[in-house]
Amino acid sequence: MLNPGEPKFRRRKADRPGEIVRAAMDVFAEKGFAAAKLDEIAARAGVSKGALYLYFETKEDLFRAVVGQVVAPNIAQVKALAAAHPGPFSDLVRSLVGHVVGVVQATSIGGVVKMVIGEARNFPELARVWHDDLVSQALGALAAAVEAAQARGEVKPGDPRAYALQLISPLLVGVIWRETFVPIGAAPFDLPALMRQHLDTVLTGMLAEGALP
Amino acid sequence: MLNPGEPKFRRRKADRPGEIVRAAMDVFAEKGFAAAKLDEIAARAGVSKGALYLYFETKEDLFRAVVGQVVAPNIAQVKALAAAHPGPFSDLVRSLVGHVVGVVQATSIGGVVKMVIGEARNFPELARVWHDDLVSQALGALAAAVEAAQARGEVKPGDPRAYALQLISPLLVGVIWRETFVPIGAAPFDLPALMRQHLDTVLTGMLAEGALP
Amino acid sequence: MLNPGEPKFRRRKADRPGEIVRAAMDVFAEKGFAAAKLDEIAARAGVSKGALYLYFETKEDLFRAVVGQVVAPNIAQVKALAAAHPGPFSDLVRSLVGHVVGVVQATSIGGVVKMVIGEARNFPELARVWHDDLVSQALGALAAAVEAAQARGEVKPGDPRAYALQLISPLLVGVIWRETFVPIGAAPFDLPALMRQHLDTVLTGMLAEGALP
Amino acid sequence: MLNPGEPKFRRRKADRPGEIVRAAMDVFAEKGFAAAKLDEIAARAGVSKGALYLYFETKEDLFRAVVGQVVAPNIAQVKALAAAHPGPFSDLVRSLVGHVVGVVQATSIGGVVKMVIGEARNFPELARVWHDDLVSQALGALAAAVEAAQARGEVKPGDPRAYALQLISPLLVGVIWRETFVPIGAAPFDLPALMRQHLDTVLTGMLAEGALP
DNA sequence: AATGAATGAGAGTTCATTCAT
DNA sequence: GATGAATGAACTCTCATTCAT
Repeated sequence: MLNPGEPKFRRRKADRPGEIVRAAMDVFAEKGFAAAKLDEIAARAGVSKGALYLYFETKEDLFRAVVGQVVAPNIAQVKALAAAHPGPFSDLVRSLVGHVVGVVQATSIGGVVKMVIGEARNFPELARVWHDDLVSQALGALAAAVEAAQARGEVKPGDPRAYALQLISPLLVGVIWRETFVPIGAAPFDLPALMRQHLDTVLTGMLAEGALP
Repeated sequence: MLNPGEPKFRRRKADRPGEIVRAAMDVFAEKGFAAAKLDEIAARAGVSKGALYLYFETKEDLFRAVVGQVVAPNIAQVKALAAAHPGPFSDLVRSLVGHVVGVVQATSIGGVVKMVIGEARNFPELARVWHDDLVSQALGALAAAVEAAQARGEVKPGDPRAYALQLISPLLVGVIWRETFVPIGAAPFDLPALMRQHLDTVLTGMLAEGALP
Repeated sequence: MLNPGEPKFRRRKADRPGEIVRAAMDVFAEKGFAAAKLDEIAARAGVSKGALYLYFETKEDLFRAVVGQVVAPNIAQVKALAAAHPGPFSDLVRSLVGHVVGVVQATSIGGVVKMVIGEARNFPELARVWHDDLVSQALGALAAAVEAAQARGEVKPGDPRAYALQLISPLLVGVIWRETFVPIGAAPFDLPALMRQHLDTVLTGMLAEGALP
Repeated sequence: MLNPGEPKFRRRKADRPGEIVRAAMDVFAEKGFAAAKLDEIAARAGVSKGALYLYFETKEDLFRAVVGQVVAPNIAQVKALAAAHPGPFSDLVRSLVGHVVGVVQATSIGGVVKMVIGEARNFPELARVWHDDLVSQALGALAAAVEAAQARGEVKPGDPRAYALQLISPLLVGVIWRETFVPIGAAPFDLPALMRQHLDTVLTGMLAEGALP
């Protein structure tokens, strides 16, 4: 039974901010902060320009929300990762890298990475959030795992932080390649295949004699 | 500080465009294209805003000149590199990577890399120049060297283009780290040391049994 | 005078473009295209400078709209005129010229005429619209009427297009005089009287012996 | 014998201002005051932009010089005309109009007329010079001749100033037509033929019975 | 809550004018 | 006298932000 005063369909109010952030992420990732127009974000979110200001104070605020949106859900996973595996080092690395490859493939985190790189100097506090909550944590956890493996004699001597960077670099470069050169027609890299070959190669180089598979 | 007797005009046509491009490179690298103000570029170049237009038609034009300025001198070197070494693969790679590390340390190419990544979608023709003249050439030359070494039995089977990316990725990530996180206080990577360790590791993984050093 | 309680925004979308075009016509007619400032047009229209861009893409666009605004309503009348009178030639001419005098007196078409003359070389497409849709049509219709009257033996031999120009020239010159010299204090011409005397004179000269009134 | 220090060819200093004014007249006539660039005027005059300022204080000054240049030589002729002919009215008018047609055909006065019309509101003092020294004089002289002829019974009653305007209007309109519509492809008027037909027509209408030729 | 017309500060660009050479 | 590189004020245009509805 339809009461006359009742609205025929109700917008899910609770979801508005989420829809806006999603739309903003797309536009920011595509254009960068400055070249992104609020008009376009509003249009893609299916709301009016004025509505953005019901949920976000300024454009910068919205930008921060976009970055936060990406950082937040991954913090937990990085934390979990820090309480690491007791098994062999190469298993840990493979599972961890595999997980990151999955995230990179499934989400639009790649575009946000590009944004953070491009706007780090204009939004230092965002670079800080990104670094402190995500990058540094992940890199630190990986470096700690390397160090532990070195202590067990599983991995050759060497700077653990550098080893950690070596392990994930091709993935990051592959993502940047995708964001930068694939749109102009360059051949993409098959990220899972790339990382499989990379881990085969680099783990062979890292592992001590006795630990080789 | 303005001394009263100081001349208002300077009149140094020959050097002006170079000074302006240098100033613009600094500002663009720091702020990105859109957030860079012509006022600031002019001020840093020590000229008036109007003077920019004596040498460059538009802001975009100046931006292109900045990118071109970095691409141009490196094209020749990439070409030379393509006509490569007959010696052992690892020697070639070490010398080549060493050279690139030198360029990265000595020039402000890092900031330009960041710009190109950030503005690739807004200036596809710049992404194309950068890719076609520089990145693709260098990666292709390296991949060809890998392939030749594989044919000689020096390097294990595997995708040569992926190998090429693996070899230089940490350097690129190190540069991006420097541009992104060092300004907010993160510890930088020692690029030469990083790449020394990386090549030791990754070459061990790449070289076939008989070719190991 | 700004009363404190007065609203800052007015929100009258329906009427805005019309108000703006009217204000623009005044300013363009007074100053010419280049010397007309958007600030002044906006002020006279009672809107902000930015509001102009809600309705017109560029200053040139607004200029075209002003010219179009004047051309459009007169096209129909010129068309009607082409399907002319069957009566005696002098009656046709008197009624027609009388009508044009009325339009010139009642509207600000005079200022727009001045604009079109002044900017024809910079906006050839406007000169073309003005010529094709208005001037050439009107002159052609008048010339056709002359030719028909000549065929009936009512008007002496002679170039019909030239006769048409002779008939309306003093009106145009009178309008230009009003726009050019009256503002500096010159005595205006009484256009209706001028044209009455002119038609008396020139029709006497044009009509064949038997057709004289 | 050539002394070493002597210049091989000497610029005619005395002519510089004249060359500049001629070039300026072309550009102003083509573009109007505001759209005319000093760069272009200097280039057409074959001098540097700075050189303009050796002879003229400002752009407006140069504009005034251009108008003056056209007004000056014609003032004398108008004066001569004022001390008029004793012969029959129609002879006077034919010779006078014939002279003006000659001037209009031989000089670029047409473009200047257009300029004066277009810029009269921005440069009232120029409109005044043009009016007081040229237009008003010529029209007054012609009106005086009409009045004298009326006193002699040669010309019908009627407003002499209006008669004067009627006599020359088609010439002015023909010139404006040439400047406005011929550049976009409209057919020009043959001014001498137009004025011949016009005088035949209008004099027939003006002259009293007994004075008809 | 939601809209979108309106604002106005600030950007890129032009060009008459200046002045060291 | 002559140059033309350099200036800077003034312009058109953009867009994040506001607020009457």
